[in-house]
Amino acid sequence: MRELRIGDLARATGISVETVRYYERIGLMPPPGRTQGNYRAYDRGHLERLNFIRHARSLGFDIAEIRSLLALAAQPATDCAAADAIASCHLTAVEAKIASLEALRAELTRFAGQCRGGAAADCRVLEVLADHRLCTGEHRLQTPEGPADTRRPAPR
Amino acid sequence: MRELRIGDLARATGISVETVRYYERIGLMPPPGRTQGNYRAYDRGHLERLNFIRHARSLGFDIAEIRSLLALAAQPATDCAAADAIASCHLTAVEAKIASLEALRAELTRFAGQCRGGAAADCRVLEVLADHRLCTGEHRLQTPEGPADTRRPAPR
DNA sequence: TATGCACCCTGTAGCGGCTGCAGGGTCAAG
DNA sequence: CTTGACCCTGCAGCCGCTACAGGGTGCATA
Repeated sequence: MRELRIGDLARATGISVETVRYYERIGLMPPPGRTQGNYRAYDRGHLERLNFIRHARSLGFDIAEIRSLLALAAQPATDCAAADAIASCHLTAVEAKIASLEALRAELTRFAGQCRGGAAADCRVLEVLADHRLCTGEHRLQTPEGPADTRRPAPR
Repeated sequence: MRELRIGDLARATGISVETVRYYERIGLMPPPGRTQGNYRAYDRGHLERLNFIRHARSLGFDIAEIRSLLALAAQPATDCAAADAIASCHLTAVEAKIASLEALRAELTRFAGQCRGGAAADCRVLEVLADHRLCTGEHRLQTPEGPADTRRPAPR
């Protein structure tokens, strides 16, 4: 079996069929050939490209970054610095996000789980939310950006 | 000046006018009264509610959670445990997210910034992305969920 | 009174990165 | 010749906004 149906590709990479089609629609995957019955027919090159994409997504790179990385990979002669810059920049963003989440965590641990079973009227959680001055840190920031791989437990 | 226009409310809370209207549309903020000229007219109660929402958002609670928290706050007699459960659950989610981002960071530090200026053909970054076996850890997981406050540097 | 300007209104479309579904076609096995 | 697994297209929805377009209101100044 030389040619792969979209389902084969999906199973081989762990990316859902719908997502593969989505990647094609947005031009991240090239349109494959078609069988007589109009089924998509993928080859080894497609499989490798999709694995690359999956790996990059699982590392949190967004689609635009992946597009650039793929373009660089396609031109083996060009300078590698651009790829490294994308990765380094992404690393910095990840670190910033960790920092802002840690600020959230610090603030949340200060009042979550402090409930002694009273009435909502003197609930610590609601009290803090109603009055920002009860917060010490500066839980702010955070970009949505975020995603990565495997948001669903198992694509199956 | 007893009544607040939507712009006053926005300035007072740091939430944009569009977002205030959005919150009304989705039923998170109650529809305020209107002036003769059909302008929204807010009072102190609205201001407090919006501050509550803003604070909760900045701590990363999603709209559904905030809805529940607001409902609990509106009934001072009910049990506080539900509010605490929401906060604790959210804290757990934040911790999980930190953990997954730390896994990403570990993997990224392993190859980002390793570029010695060669050609893309033997670029460490592209090489790793093309072959998942070059990864040690299990950078997976991560939920998109994410957001929080102040994604824009400054709204104004 | 006219003009300008800041502010407000409604409605709708778009972002990213998918996910899910309706309504149909294809293909091999039994 | 039917069943069932797979495939196709197209479109709507998710979250939490954001950003218009195209118009109305309200107040100060000329």
